[in-house]
Amino acid sequence: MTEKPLRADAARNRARVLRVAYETFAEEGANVPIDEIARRAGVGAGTIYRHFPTKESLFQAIVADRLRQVVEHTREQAAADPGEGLFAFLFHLAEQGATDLGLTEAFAGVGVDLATSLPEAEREFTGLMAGLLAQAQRAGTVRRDVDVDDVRTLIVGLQAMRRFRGERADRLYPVIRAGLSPR
Amino acid sequence: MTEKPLRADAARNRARVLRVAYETFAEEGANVPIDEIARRAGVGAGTIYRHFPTKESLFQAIVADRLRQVVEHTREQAAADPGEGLFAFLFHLAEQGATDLGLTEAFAGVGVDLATSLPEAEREFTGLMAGLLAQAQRAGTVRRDVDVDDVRTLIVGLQAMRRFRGERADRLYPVIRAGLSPR
DNA sequence: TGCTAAACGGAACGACCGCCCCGATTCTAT
DNA sequence: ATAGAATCGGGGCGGTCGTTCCGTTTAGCA
Repeated sequence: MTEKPLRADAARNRARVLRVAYETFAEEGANVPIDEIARRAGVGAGTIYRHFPTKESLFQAIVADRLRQVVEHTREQAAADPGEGLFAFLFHLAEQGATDLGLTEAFAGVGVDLATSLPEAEREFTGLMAGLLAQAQRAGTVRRDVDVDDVRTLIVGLQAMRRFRGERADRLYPVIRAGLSPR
Repeated sequence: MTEKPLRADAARNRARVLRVAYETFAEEGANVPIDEIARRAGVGAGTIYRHFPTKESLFQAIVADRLRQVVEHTREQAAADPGEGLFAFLFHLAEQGATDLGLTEAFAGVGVDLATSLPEAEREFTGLMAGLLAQAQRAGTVRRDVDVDDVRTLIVGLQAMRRFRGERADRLYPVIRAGLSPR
């Protein structure tokens, strides 16, 4: 249970690798060579592999952290305006995807399968979506025949729009909003 | 200008490669090894490279043909019901993406950049969309503040939903339809 | 049937990448 | 200060993939 404390240089390098991997995955996506991250962090590839057994595990660590941030940010917002919570969440996620290729790919299943590799994060995320959806439906801003699974699908679509079409995707937010409103 | 006629075996192999590449890209996407196509076609990799200078040029040839089919299919449908033309086009494209990974990737920019490598096909496609959109707006089934560029963005989103979420994407068609309707 | 140029196919090359190995280096407790 | 252990880093292995090369085969013609 208790992790044995790392030596000072090891702890420093681990933190450094995490920070650099964070930026690099965001810029380049899950497919950057591990050597590129090592180069940017000023360490050897071997050092990365001492802290993370595989490239995928490093990517997972980053994605898990990113998801945690999104969940936290959304929880704060959602309390303010129940009817807007789901929309704020959807569009925030799309914006995040714009500057974080790794996050977008994670949702699309590139580099990780969230459901099997990060089940807790996955469950928390699904719970959040279900809450926001129910809340919005209760407030009357979202039609009743939409379910959590549909929200996931929408996220994939929105992220793709953002990723491949950049800011042009913003113009579709009103369309999505209108489409989700009760008829 | 006039192509010198191919030897019988060369013509046979060229046709065979095209047919197999068509199926293989559809199933596996732009990233299948050329060796896999060669194996399925029962030829050597060298034979493929005698007919197509690069893997990308082969992929382009397939995609161009695929686009031509979609345009033709849409032109036939669009005359029938002006108001429905754009919706039929959008959802047809999404369905195509379901069974043709190569086509989906082409729209997302994987394997080819349509605008620069197939400019004529690109132009024809854009013209088709513009026509369908104007027609739908005239018929009053699509809101006026949507433009051709928005339609492109929507296509990217729909294809992504189809690709990563399978038939679950169908459930969002009504949402998109409602979102596009005039308020 | 024999000849030649065209076409074939698959081995081989080079570039890339994830991951591991191991000699060199650095930390820390004494 | 020093010994010994923990850590470092980069060269190298094994595998993949796009592309080329070249010895062999075959179509087409006289």
